[in-house]
Amino acid sequence: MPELAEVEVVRRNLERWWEGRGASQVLVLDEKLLVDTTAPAMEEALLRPLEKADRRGKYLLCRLEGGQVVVFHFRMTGKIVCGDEAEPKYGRLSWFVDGSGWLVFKDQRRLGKARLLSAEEFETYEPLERMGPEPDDLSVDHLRQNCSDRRLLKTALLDQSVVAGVGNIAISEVFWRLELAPDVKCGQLSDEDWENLVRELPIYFEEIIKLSTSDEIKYVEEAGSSNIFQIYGRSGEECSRCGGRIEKMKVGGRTSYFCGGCQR
DNA sequence: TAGTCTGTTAGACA
DNA sequence: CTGTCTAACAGACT
Repeated sequence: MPELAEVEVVRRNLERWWEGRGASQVLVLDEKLLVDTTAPAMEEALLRPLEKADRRGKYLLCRLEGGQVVVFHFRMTGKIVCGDEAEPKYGRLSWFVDGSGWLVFKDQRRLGKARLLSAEEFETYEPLERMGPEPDDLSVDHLRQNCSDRRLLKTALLDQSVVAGVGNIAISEVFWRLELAPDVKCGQLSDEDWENLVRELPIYFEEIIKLSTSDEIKYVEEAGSSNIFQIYGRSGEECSRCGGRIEKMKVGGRTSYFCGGCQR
């Protein structure tokens, strides 16, 4: 799935496409994406105007008038687009908003989820309750408290209860920016490293949000997309900083890209 | 064919 | 109790 940046781009798009209006038609195309709710309940809910589109970590929160909240999680390939077609390829849930068109939750791999929560359920929704601070609200103290010396830094940062929204791509990119080895342990970081990390994370996301802003998020390797990243997906290429060779290796079970020249 | 993938979670293991 | 690994979810692509 998209990481924080891609979810944020969708959130901003929804502000334009949907806020202040309700759908006039709703189609549940694939019931598999619904969690703890039924197609009729979801269809009825989406007829209500969208009060506010919010984001927390990688979760998209659509607050409807009356208090219900639709919580989307895109997992690996989910996204929301706006177009003329009610049932495009990979469409799972569609709703028509006057003045904008068909908003469609598309999800090639069908791992994404849409949940309908009452105002009370939303207040105590567990995944959000235990989520760590957003990157722009992160402190060195909080981070160090949640990163024991023996733990891989990568594993700790991918843990959404430590910090919200960080994904596998952000790990490679931020480690490259800070010249950190992909398999560095938390105990190996200096005070300065921790400060740099807390400073760089929100800057990274802000830059990627800017570069990703468009009506339809294109994921790396997806047809028609270009790779906006410095090293993610670039093994074999030259490092733009030192000219070294970009390599990849498995760390914590997932691929990390890194420069063999400048990342100690 | 086997391996790969921007995510999350449960269960096995050391 | 801690941390890591694998599988599972599902589909397309190399």
